[in-house]
Amino acid sequence: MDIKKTISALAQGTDKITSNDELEQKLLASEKTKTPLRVKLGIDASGPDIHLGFAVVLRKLRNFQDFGHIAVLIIGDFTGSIGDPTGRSKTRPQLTEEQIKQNMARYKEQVFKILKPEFTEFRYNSEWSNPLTGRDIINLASKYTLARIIEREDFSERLKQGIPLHVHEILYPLFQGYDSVAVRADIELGGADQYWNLLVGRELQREFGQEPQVVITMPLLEGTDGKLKMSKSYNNYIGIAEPAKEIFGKVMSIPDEMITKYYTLCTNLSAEEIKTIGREMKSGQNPKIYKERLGKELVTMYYSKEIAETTSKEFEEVFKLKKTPQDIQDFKLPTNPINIIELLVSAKLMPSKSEARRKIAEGAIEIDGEKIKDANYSVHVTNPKVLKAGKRSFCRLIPS
RNA sequence: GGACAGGUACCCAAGCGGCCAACGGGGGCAGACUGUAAAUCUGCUGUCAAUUGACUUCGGAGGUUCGAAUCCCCCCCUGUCCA
Repeated sequence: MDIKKTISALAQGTDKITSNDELEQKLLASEKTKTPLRVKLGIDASGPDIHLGFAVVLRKLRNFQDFGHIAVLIIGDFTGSIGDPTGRSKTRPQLTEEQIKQNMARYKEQVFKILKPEFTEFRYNSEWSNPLTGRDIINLASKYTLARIIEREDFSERLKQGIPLHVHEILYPLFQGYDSVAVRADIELGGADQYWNLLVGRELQREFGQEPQVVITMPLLEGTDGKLKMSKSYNNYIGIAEPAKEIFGKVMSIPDEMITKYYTLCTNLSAEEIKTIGREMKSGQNPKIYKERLGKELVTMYYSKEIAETTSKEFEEVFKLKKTPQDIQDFKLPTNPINIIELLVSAKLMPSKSEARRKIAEGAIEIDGEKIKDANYSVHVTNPKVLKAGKRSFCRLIPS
């Protein structure tokens, strides 16, 4: 096997690699000893959904699997109870065991949309972290200095601004780094914002007499707002297990400037193809058509080509031709008249009656395409009608 | 342990006895315009009842007062400085 080629394939699209030389040596050694490399990736168990941003890293991990290496997924059930402080100006809520367990069940099936199960190892870091004694933790903590921990921008920022920084938070990087020791990681992958955390693993491995892991980070993907990194907590994410039309719809709502970045990080299109797309948009092509294609690519990846086609078609119809989507929620109601406000709330299209009133006043409510402007409007259905609230909430009223 | 400064709605941040459901900004939602893009303009953004109203909300629990987010007491939390 041509090592140079392998490296360039593995390095493609990465943000940083601590050392190309070390990577090369590890790959060579692996080949020689016929031992696959152990590629670690930490999973944040705070939410059950994998989104496109995290998929960027997973896809790279898959890349390693394709070369025969082992993905070691670390479920941070222990560190999750600390809450990753990275990039946070606030202490994260701590997760309960129960929450983590629930999240993980859904997590696995999503992970295998990208990874190969037979090359994947799942590990919970509570396995080795829970048994640590007070003495062990002191020992671990003695391997690192406070100065090094708070040199991180997010920590020093918080200190500077007088925002609380708890002791357990500064322990986080240590435990995360210790995971690398525990699983004897050769390589650790992560998002660009994890770079610092991952380096701690290197240091600790050295301290514990292991060969330090090579750290590889992937660029961060901005969410649908185009500003903040894609994240569950910013609610700007596109989950890979979301319904196809959600994926497609959300893709359509990303800012134009993000289009090529999404292609680069989330699809398998070649650099050449992506360049062409960029060029064509610059020369005046409507970016919308490339967004549509992007949406289709993604739905194809996570569902199928057929679903991608129908999803895209329906999108056109609903939003361009203003038709009603196919699979909307039915709401059964008696044939006797019901007040529009009551209806909106009980059909769960509006969270409260006050909100429903406001939206009526704003002209956001329609029945069969007709705007309802009167809060006292009485709905009387004898045959199915479509109730619409705002741009994208529909339900079909069924008399019963 | 002490001194000082703080804790206001999703976030930031005014208010410091009645005109406060609480200025302003951000975010969000809706409408117009569009390509569910951006930009822009407009409106809304506690709940219930509705042309005036009621209730819940300003860290928590009490108190003073006709009346408190605003004053007093106790408690909890955060930061800074001192020990």
